[in-house]
Amino acid sequence: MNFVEELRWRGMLHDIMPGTEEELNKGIVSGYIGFDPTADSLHVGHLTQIMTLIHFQKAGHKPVALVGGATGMVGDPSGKSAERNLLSEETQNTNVASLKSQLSKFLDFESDAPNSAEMVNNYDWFKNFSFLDFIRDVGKHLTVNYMMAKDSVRKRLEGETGMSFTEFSYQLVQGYDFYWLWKNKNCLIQMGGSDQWGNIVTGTELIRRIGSGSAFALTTQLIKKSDGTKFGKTESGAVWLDAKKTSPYKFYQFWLNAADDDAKNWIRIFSLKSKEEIEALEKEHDGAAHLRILQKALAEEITIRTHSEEALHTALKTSEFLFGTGSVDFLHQLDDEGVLEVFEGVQQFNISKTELESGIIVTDLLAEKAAVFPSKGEARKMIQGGGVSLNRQKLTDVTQVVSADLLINGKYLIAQKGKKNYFLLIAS
RNA sequence: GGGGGGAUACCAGAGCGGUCAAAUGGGACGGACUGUAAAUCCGUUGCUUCGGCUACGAAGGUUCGAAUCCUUCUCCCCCCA
Repeated sequence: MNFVEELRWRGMLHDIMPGTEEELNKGIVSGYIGFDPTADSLHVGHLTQIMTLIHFQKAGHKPVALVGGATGMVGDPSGKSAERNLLSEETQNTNVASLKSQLSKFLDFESDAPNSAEMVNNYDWFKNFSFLDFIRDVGKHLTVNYMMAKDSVRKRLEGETGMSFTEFSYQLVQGYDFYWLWKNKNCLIQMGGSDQWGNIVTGTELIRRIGSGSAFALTTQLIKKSDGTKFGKTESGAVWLDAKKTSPYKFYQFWLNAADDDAKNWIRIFSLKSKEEIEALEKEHDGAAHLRILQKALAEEITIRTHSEEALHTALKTSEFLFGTGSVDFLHQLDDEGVLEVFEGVQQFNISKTELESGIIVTDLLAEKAAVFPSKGEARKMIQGGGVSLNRQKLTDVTQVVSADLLINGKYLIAQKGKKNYFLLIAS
């Protein structure tokens, strides 16, 4: 199966320039996707692009991951209704480094294969490109009329906020990237999310006008959620690929909690399973939806690819305890390291063992000694509402005094707000 | 420059001298149900040592009493030039 067919059956393909598929079928082709260093980590929203590159490489082509050290400094207006704040150069540099190390986990950059992946930073070819040279050599080739016709620009011109010259220039900068890669790395295709179509086409246009060459474009579908909310966001914010920002346990949970309809779409996009495997899983899932076979398969595969087999193992163990029937007895069997492993990614608080030995009223403990609740009033209300547990025992009395004999292994206390929010209190 | 309207809790938005810690809707959080789901139903949504305390753009004033009336200021919106 070729690359385009692969994306097509997985429901990832959004738009493709005529002739792209034919070009890819001729043999090994280089293609690139850009990632802007707007944060110090990629998040699940970037995963589609990463998967696109993985499929690209699996199909025998050479993926190029571009980190936008230069474009990130300008700010892509696509999909933005207002001017963006620029990040400092220093922040950008840190971010570029983080993105590089994250991307290197997903693709083969190391091997000697002719299609081993490559990473580039557009800052390298922009840093010595002067403004005058740029407007003479690049800007001259496109009309403002052409640039204004782009959706990303037009929407902002029609809107009330307007747009700066900087953001208006963005498409030229990204377009030049494509030209540069085409010229110097024989990169024939640029891929990206569907919102990137306009920027990509500016690139093929520049290649045609400056280099009299042809280049190709392909975009992927925006990931949607069946309930209409934005993909990749949870109550606590974005789901990051960096284990320090989103623990592997939370990451695993994010995918496990996918709605059935979403899981069916997402498993095609985010797993490398074959069509047959996926259809078999779906059949199994429909026969016993409550087992959430699709969600589990999805969550396991992505967690391993993003983090590791061990990280998945911990995430599974944690999930089993936190949501399974596991009683606190389970924790008694663990040593300190084991306990901390299970609660990795769960918010932790340190409390004084001495104070606990003399007894603390629950509301004081959960609001003042440990910031499980912002105020005692809230703690009290939540307890009265039946929403708080200590060591898996539902609290009923607001005035209950907690003492040291409740500590697990003489050290730990597990507080639960609602069903899903755990807090580990460590007494020392 | 002239005239008018407005600013209320996370958001929208009522209240227009006491009964207002402030209707209603949304959101958020919690409970029941369930598949750690969706839908639905229920509860909570300023702090508190449970005596009170602080709050309706800001600062003053009138009053026994102000989100409500007056003055000044700040900021928004609309209409006319």
